[in-house]
Amino acid sequence: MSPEANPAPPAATGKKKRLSREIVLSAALALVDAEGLDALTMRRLGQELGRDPMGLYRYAENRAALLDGVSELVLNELAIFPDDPDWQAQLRRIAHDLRLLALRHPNVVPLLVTRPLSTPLGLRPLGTLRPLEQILSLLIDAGFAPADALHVYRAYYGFLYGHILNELQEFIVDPDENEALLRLGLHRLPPKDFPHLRALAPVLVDYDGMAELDEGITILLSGLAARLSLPEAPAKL
Amino acid sequence: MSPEANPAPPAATGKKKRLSREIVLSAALALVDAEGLDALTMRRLGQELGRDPMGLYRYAENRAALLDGVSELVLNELAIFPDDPDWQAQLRRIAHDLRLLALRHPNVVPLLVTRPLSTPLGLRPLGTLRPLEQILSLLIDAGFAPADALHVYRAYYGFLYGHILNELQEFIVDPDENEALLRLGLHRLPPKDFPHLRALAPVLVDYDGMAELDEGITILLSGLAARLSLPEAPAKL
DNA sequence: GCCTACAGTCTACATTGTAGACAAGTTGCT
DNA sequence: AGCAACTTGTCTACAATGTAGACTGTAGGC
Repeated sequence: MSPEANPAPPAATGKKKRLSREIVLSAALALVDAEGLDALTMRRLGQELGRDPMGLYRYAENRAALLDGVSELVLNELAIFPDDPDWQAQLRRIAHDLRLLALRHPNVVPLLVTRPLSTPLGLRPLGTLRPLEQILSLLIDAGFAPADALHVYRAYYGFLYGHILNELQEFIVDPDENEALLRLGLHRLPPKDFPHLRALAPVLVDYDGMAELDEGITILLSGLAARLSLPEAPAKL
Repeated sequence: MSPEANPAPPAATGKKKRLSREIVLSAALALVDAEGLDALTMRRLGQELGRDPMGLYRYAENRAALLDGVSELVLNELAIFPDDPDWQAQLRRIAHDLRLLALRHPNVVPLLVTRPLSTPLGLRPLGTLRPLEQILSLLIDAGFAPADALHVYRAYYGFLYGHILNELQEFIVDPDENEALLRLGLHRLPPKDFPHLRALAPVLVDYDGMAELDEGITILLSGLAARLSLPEAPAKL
């Protein structure tokens, strides 16, 4: 066989279409979803697109920017309706949506969480700031003073991200080995030092993340509503 | 000068003491604190210790293990008294301590947050699981049913980590340029799309993370205590 | 003394991100 | 159409990284 046998052995959408930022980012996301963050190298992504790796630099300044792009792409999947008059219901729905999003793209969560730590707020990709702006809008429209809206947002988003991290930590990718692996792992712990953790093994196994998130949100929202002079929302405390 | 001029030009604690895991990890932590995660390469750390980089592999199986070690080291700075009868006060104190810890080691926070995502619970470094076990112990001793203790822990730790991430995101390392940089960043945002965010600039600048954390904890703890049949703790709802 | 184990070093290599020169292809103008 | 300006894609090259494997000390036990 000639050295030029197959120009794009693995996946290549069309034959040789023009590239675009969206195409590149989508491919990157697909790769991360399928094989994890480490698999996302310039060469690998190039190969996945049937293109020279260097070409990618036309669509992302460097690898970090590419990661930001993936973050942005994922966050764009999140729908927010800033005009919903029932802010509590809306926040609750968003929370569940974001949770599902995270479960759908678990490998991207580290990006969502860490990339903002390396970039001052104002310089983040715009798509990343959209949820913040829209939720502020939602709250302000609902009658909160802007500063209070910010407080609510922070408590809410903080809790939400915390929950997602928590849940993903106990999330084992391979559902068959789930219980076995978990117990096996726990079994390794010295019983002297970790009695409670070991005893909780059965409870740990059937973690209902959705219910737990919902409870937390309920507590938080009613608590927030009580502490701040809330608008016409139907608070049942 | 000969090619063997100075064997350890930069920092070298003693002359040439025997290495140990603690020494290596401490140096690694110092390096991360000083220059960020990316600066922690095997060669650089070796140089910092005046040793050949390969020697480090005697004390950490690979780079990932080294990162885990740093996480563990930092978490060990956190003091927990699982015998305190006032669980609410204890949780509140721990929250503030952890927050300060995070502010002291901001570059380590990504590790604290992401490393557990790559390791099934049972296989984490033991030092990392200690807080979990001890808080469970605290709650169970205080009278919670074990399963409820787990719920409380999850809500609590979730919120706590979420808050820390939130706060660090708005934390600008250089305090002089803080306001300027922040506003500058925000100024870049298209006013059409981000009116609320831009308007909140002044509020964003003086973020009182400590107060905000405390309020959140208050809401969460009293909420949790109300929802679960709590023990003799003094709940003031 | 010698022998075994382990600490530390050296050399070497595959893999990564990315700069810079170039080629090929596309678009707009006249 | 024909040329020019620009955009896309490719190639070559290099410095930096993690780490395997062989080697060299050095310390302690007989």
